[in-house]
Amino acid sequence: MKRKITLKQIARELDVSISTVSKALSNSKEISEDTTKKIQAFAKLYNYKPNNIALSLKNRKTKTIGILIPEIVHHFFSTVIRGIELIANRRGYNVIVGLSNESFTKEIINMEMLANGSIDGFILSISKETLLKQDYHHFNATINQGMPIVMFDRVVSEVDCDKVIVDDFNGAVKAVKKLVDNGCKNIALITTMDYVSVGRLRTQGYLEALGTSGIDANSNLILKIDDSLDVENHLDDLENEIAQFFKINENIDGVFAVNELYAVTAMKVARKLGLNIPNDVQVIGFTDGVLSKHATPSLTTVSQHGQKMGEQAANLLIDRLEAIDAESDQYFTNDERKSDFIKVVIETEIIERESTK
Amino acid sequence: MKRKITLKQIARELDVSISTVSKALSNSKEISEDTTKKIQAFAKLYNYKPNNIALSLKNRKTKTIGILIPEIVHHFFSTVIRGIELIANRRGYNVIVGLSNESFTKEIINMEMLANGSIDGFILSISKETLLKQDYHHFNATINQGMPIVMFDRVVSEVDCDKVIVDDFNGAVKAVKKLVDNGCKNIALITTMDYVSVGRLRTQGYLEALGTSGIDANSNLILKIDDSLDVENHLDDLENEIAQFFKINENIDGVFAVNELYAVTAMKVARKLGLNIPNDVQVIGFTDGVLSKHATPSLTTVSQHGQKMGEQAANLLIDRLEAIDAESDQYFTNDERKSDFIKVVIETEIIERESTK
DNA sequence: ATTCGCAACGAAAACGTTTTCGTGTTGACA
DNA sequence: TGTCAACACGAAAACGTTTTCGTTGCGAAT
Repeated sequence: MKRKITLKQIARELDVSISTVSKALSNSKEISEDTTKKIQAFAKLYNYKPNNIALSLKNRKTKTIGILIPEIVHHFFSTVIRGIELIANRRGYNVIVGLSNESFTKEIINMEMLANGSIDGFILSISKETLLKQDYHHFNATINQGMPIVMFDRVVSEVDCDKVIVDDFNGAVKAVKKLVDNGCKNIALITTMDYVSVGRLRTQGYLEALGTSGIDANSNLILKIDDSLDVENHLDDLENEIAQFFKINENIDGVFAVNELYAVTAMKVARKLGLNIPNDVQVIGFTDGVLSKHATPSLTTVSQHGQKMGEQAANLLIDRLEAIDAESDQYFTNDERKSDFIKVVIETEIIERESTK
Repeated sequence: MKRKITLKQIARELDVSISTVSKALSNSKEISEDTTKKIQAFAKLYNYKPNNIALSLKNRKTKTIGILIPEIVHHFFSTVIRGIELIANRRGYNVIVGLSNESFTKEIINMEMLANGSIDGFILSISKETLLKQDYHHFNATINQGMPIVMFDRVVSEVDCDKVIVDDFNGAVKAVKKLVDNGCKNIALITTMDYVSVGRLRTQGYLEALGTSGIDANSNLILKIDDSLDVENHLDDLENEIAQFFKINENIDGVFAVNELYAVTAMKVARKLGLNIPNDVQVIGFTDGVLSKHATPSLTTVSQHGQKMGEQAANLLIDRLEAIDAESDQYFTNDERKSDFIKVVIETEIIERESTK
């Protein structure tokens, strides 16, 4: 077991100074061709690779970006990570992930753990608990320390930073319009509580689409699921709730659900009630994941393009990091530096499958 | 925007030496109570936190572990990550993830990128291409450099390291036995090509279970899917292949599939052919993911307990890292240090749902 | 009066780089 | 012969810590 070799060891072995070795390896023309070749050969032989930590310390940047998300066993979030990793790697960055598990405290702990030099910037999506508390001081604090943040999907106007969001509102509008165009008269909405902004926006899109289609919104047709409890492990509760909903509203001929789990469950319930999909009731869900693709019938969805979101977020962050780099040469007053933050909106797309006509 | 404060700045501000500040902050009794209090107050006021990179350089360990997996948009792998992150965080470690995307080259690039000081050890699962090439020199190389590796799920005997695997063989045996016990006479196997060890082991389990049940294996009932092509984006190919399979073998009354996608697709195909599940044909899949839980009918599966695998892997790695730490005090010859590597086997569990009687 | 011990602090090395700024040795040229 | 530039290299600082080993001053003991 031979540990990694360092400049110092090469220098000692070849009887030159550390600086000579360093320069030779970077092909500096300060060093003669002879010694350069000798050193490079030796370095290659012993498989020398510069130590990242030492470089990070010297350059005061780590070339790694921190991802902080609520949950990783989740199709959308993992897609985003894939996008981030793709771009990050391509541009020479590493990715370190922290999971908030939807908890305010874990979010803070994780941020502090990473903000102390481990990373150059954050890409994050806010936890539910944080959204509920509306306490965003930790975000602003780390931004004030000079660490850039890019938020995606679950964002908040109280924090000034770059953002990548999906057009929840228009996505919902498109979906509901499609149901209307397909002949649905009584379109139900299955959504979450309002504090998660994406749920709220999708609900607004639903209402908007009904309005412009000349259909009166009927509050009986809106089902708000309390997702503060762990839905995944209380599937039958969810099923029962939706079943009740269907029994009370027998006239439902279209369903728009704000996520695919609700949509798939709605399909399941409807079929148990003897309804045919898509003939008796058509269903569209938000979030295009594995479930939608492989359900029977397969589910028409509003795709969020998670990977694209991740790619955009990564590009935004790295662009900003490199801008800061370039900036540090010049002199800027605080006002000049106060850049305008970018908000990228990813367009949604309807993916038609078997659950609609 | 105020950058993070350093020991040096505190020292200058309070007109003491750097060492005094460092000692005061760690409550050394070398420093008088007065100065200690003064320094700690100042540090708290300016929210001093030691710089992780500097600490890493000094201590020659980063307190972060590298995860290298083939794919992240994958229920099983993300579950494992969740387990790793849970333990890592609890034990004071961060996790940095690299994706090989099933590519040999990306696997190597990623390893080299991380092995140069960024992490203390690896947790990884081998890419398909690497398994196909059977070239494992990069694993052995990093182990030889003193960096411990823990492999999970897709492991290989050619590399000497700790391993966490699921009992693929017995899991398959259990599943097929259950089908036999439930009255199935003609049990089909839908599997992958042999080079992925887990697929091979599950196939062996299938054969074993048939053998001990006194049923002759019929090679017509074994369907090997070529998953070197991107199955997710060629779903209809998969469907057609399985449909042909069913048409040729009309007597199939049970299906064991080595992953949930194959299982769910088999169910879909069977139903299109007018077969009832579970009355006409019963289905069990390996890998318990979202699909299994939410399919209609829901799928009976062999659960791999991904999160538990992640937790075990993390504990194994951190245990070893801390052992190395303690070791470094004493003197060991190479022979003495050659420790025995641990192989943890995670027991599978059959989760019964609607696709079996 | 000298020695001793202790309390309180500082200097410096070390971790592994890169980079700036010397410095000594050539050879050419006036 | 003396000057100067070019060449080839080394010393040292810096990044931010921790830790070892001084060093100082002072009261007590001999």
